[in-house]
Amino acid sequence: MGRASRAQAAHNRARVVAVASALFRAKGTENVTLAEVMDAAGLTVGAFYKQFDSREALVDEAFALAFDHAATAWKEVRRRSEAEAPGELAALARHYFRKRPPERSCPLLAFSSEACQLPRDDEAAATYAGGVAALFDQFKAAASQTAARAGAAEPPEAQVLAQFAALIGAGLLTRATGSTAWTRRLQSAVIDAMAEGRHSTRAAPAAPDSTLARRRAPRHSPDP
Amino acid sequence: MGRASRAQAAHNRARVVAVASALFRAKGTENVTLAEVMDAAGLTVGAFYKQFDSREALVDEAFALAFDHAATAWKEVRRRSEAEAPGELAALARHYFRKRPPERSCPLLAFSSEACQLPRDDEAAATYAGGVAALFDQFKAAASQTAARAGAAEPPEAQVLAQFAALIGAGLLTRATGSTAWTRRLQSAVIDAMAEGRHSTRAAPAAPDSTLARRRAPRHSPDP
DNA sequence: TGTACATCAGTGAACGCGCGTTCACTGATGTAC
DNA sequence: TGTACATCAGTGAACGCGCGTTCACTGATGTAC
Repeated sequence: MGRASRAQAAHNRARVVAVASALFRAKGTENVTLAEVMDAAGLTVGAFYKQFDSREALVDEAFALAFDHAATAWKEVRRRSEAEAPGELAALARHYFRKRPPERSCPLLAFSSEACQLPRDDEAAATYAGGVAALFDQFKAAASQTAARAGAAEPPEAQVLAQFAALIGAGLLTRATGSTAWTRRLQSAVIDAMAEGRHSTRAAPAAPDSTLARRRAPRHSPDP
Repeated sequence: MGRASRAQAAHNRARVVAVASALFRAKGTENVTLAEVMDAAGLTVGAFYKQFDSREALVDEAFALAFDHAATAWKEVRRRSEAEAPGELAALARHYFRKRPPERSCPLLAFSSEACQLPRDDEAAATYAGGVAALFDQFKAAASQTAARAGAAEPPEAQVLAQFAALIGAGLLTRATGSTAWTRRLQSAVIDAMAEGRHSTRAAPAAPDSTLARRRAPRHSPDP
């Protein structure tokens, strides 16, 4: 086959990262071999080490790309739901729970195990933490925007944090136990909690379970 | 060494499961070898297949034991905090966030990745789902008890579900990103949300962040 | 613009290591008489 | 209770396979003149 042009090589490298990122999200980092990645990218294993120092380096880049994609998707959801009732936050939660192909599952969840057994000073660990922070920033902005639209004051940080934790927790539980009647109720509960904006200074009524979420988001499985 | 007595063999088998359960919780199922387990149990690898059909079978039993231990610990926390203010639920959350040795980390989190890539009809997957259900039952009972003590009506299921999701989510985020100022605020926010019982029919005031949690639970890392 | 040569992206096979599993063997335990 | 034999928990080495990594080789690309 001979040498590839510089442009071609750069293109190939990017494809390897993209393919790896998708495979890692879908099957978990540890369940994907380099041969599998290179095969999916249309290359042979030997070529890998011409572009990357080690498997570890690829994991780091794949993490970064996956979080970028997820954050971009969240941004897009926010943009599309700007004018929607009951607000961006509930829209984000509905998006998060929407069923999607495994290769687009939430990187925060897909990589969490890997992240927590990484040495503290590992690059990939920092990339993961940065990715989580970026997603939370999106979430927080959506919460602010939702409150503003409702004419309420900026939501207290504690409320936003608890809502974010609930979103991620429900995603994890759905992912780990599979979609059931219970996980659907779990998701509806989390979506409702977003829609309520319970701490809003305008004394949001402690409404009984809205049926909104149940109508709109009967889907499952976490995502970006 | 020769043959061990039936009682000794049963004892050995139980020790293998216990040791495996602890190691799996601490390091993740996939990062522990059979040799490591048998070594820790004071036996050699060859003996393993006299007691278990396969590694998979051990994983299933280890899951069950870990969830049993966790559920028992939750029960104990509930018993000890029965008379406490602001209630069992917040006590459970404080317990959940308390720093502990890795071999006692929350099985729901420690095994979540493994669980979600298991075939749907796998025994271990069912054991995992059962374990999650058992922990949620404990949580729900604590929520009921907390409401009853406060003279409030039975909390709506949606509230309990969202609180449980928040607990697990905060645990996951702490585990995956390591303890930071952000994760401590996250935990405090979740604990406060428990203490508030925001949906209680007695119109709980939408209090500003209580400082209670911040005083009492400045620890980290999830657990049983 | 052409020519000669060095570079290096990609190939495909081989290496080395770790891990789950198997197996022949040992000798105390359990059982039948 | 004692004796003879079958059972089988535990041993330690070997097997087989998969995977990350290395390496000699190829030939188009890029560069120097």
